[in-house]
Amino acid sequence: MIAGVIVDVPAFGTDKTFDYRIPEHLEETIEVGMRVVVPFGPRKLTGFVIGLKETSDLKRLKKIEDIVDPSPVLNQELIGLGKWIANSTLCFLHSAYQSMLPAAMKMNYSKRIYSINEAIELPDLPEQIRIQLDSDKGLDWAEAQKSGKHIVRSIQSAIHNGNLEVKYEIRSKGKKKRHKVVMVNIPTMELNAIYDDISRKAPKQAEVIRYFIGNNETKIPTQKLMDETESSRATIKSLIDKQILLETEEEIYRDPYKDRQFERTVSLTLTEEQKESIKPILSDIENNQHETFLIHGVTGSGKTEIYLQSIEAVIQKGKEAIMLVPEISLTPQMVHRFKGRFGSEVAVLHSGLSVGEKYDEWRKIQRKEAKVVVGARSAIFAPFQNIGIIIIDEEHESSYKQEENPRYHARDIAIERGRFHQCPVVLGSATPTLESYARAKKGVYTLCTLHERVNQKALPTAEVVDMREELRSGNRSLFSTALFDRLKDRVDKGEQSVLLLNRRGYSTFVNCRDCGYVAQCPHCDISLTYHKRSNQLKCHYCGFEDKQPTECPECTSEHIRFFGTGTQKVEEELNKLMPEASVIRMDVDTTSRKGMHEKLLNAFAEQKADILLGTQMIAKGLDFPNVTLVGVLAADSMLHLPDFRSAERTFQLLTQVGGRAGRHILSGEVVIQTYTPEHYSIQLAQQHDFLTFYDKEMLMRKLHQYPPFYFLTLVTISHEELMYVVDVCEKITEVLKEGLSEQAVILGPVASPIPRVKDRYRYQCVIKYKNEPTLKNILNEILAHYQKRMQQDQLTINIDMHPQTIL
DNA sequence: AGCACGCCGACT
DNA sequence: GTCGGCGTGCTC
Repeated sequence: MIAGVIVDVPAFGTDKTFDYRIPEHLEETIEVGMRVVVPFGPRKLTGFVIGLKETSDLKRLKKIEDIVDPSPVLNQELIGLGKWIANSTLCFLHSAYQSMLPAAMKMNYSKRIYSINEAIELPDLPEQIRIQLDSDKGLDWAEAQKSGKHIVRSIQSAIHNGNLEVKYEIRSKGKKKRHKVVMVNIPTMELNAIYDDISRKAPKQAEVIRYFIGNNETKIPTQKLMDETESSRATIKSLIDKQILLETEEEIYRDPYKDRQFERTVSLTLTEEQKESIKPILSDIENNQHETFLIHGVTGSGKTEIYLQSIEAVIQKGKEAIMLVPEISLTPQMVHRFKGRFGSEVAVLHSGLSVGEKYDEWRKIQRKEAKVVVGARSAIFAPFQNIGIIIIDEEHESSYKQEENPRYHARDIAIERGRFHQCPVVLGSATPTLESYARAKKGVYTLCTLHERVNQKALPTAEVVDMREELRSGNRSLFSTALFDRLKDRVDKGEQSVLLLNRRGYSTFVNCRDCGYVAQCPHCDISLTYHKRSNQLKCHYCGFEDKQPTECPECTSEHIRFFGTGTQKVEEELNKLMPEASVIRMDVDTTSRKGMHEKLLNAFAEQKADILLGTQMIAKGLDFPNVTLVGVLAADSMLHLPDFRSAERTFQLLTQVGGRAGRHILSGEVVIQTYTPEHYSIQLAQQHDFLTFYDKEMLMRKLHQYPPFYFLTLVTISHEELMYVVDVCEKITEVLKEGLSEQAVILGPVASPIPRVKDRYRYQCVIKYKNEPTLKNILNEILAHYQKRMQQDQLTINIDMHPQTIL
């Protein structure tokens, strides 16, 4: 038998199947979807078996060396899906497959050098190197290259002469967690006899034996046995030595939710509206029919209950369910609802888990120990065999698009998988993307609308405050009178508030009053942000940090001022103006440590603070009963970005954040501070009027030829040399203009909105089109043409077939 | 991506 | 003449 293998070399020349002969002893073992170790040129690599066949076009085939996994990691569906992803996003096949698996399954390769015979003299090599060569671990080749050319050369010639040996080693990044278990190694009837025999000479050991007599289990984790019988390692060991007990290793799962209890919940009674919406979904589940639904429901309209009951129907049919959420670590509440309803059948996959934990959750799915997966974007690749429903909550969230290769959108994958499994795909949002809503209106998706909130409460009234007016009336603070008074009122009443500001740090730029100098990142074309806690200037793009200068580096003036407001400054202001209020600040700076997210959110949920202040990470899915005020400090922060989606994003953020207040018994208020109160996205968010916003924004998109009227493709070129980038970008634009039809609109070459990041200049070219069947071919030719320069000159060409943003 | 092969300039 | 630089092409 011959296996078609996709090898782990994501590069142009190797982006195809390589045929290998399956050796006899593996003939029965190797299956499609497994990873195998193969010789590739002089080295050793892993690859995915994506097909089996009897014959090959090539005569001389190498043999598969070994298997990596005991069972396939990809099923036929996922193998096909990978091809589809590679083709539709222009990525390498191997990258597509790798991205379907947890990070722990990435392979690490190393080349190691060993002495063949310690007696061989290698006088050119220093003592230390020779010791390493003689050791069991050998000498790491990558490490060796750091120790100088002469040494590298001597080693190479020694290899040539056969005095040193090269081994290619492959390791998995993550390991399965194991623990030791002991079991009784003799017939249980004999235990009593043994007990009698040793009880006097070895009372401790007898104690252990008695444990097995008293309990029916014959297998127990060693640690647990030691705890239960208060025995030591030595005691157990002597029993093992006597072959009364047998110790083996067993794989275990790391369970991130191990210590938590989830109260079982039952289905709630649905409202008439919910019933109407769920009916066609249930009918599709029943009839194994694929259809994409868009549930447009205001916040609090009970979308989650629809998801839960649909999943319940799926499980009852013996099928599996995938539920995507934007970023679940932000919503422990969602995990609770799912674990509460479905118990241990739920696997959870999100970025808050460690690599190992994600690996374990993934294996739980693969071994069919989970029926439901709740997770972020990559959970869309859950290795289920029999999917009954795929749900994407908050479908407008930008995190569903992967911003690195393969640049897929989870929504597209969901629909592709839904079609394969003939099951419904449900998209839900209070503020759907224009693309999805347009498709729903056209009948491509089935639209379900939920107008009412389950608790019948009206959506909180939003007040838009014109900050220009505030300024005119002499209020120069960050807070409008309206917001400040309400904040104070909530603090006095013991109710909670949420404040949103989409900028972290203290001030957004640092400026010299005398000469106009603005502190800029030396590596990026962006001004540095002042962080007060560390008294540092930071670049939010490359991480560059610098001491805050006490005098202007240009003119030595001491009149250095801070402009723009970040979350740190707001926190400081709050402490000054309202010392009695306690504030929790949540942004990248306070949540970068693992578990901090949840910690801060829990603290706020337990009402340990009056005010939760944060960047947009606080806008998603939070649900605190005691929050009665939501303030948006700078609603226009996103509005004026040069991106076609900025109005949509603003509308979504304001609507989402507004829905956070007054979800429970208390009713809520929303205050939106802005310098452009007349803008439609702010006005319509205030009125919770998605439909008017949709109509208005659709007109704008049509006028400016953006999605959903046109498709978009973004080509970004970057390199350290500006002229090189411009040159390549010009040529690419040229080729595109030549190859595409008259209808295609090609914008560029232009500098990217941030023209330089990490010392690399960025130029881009945007293609707007309706129907260009040759586009992918042309782009592939472009990539092929620049392939050499991309690996040699550190030129990068990024192609995003459907960019969510062109920033 | 690695790695070998092969072609050209600088040196023993 | 050989060593060592790097450009070119292949890997089942």
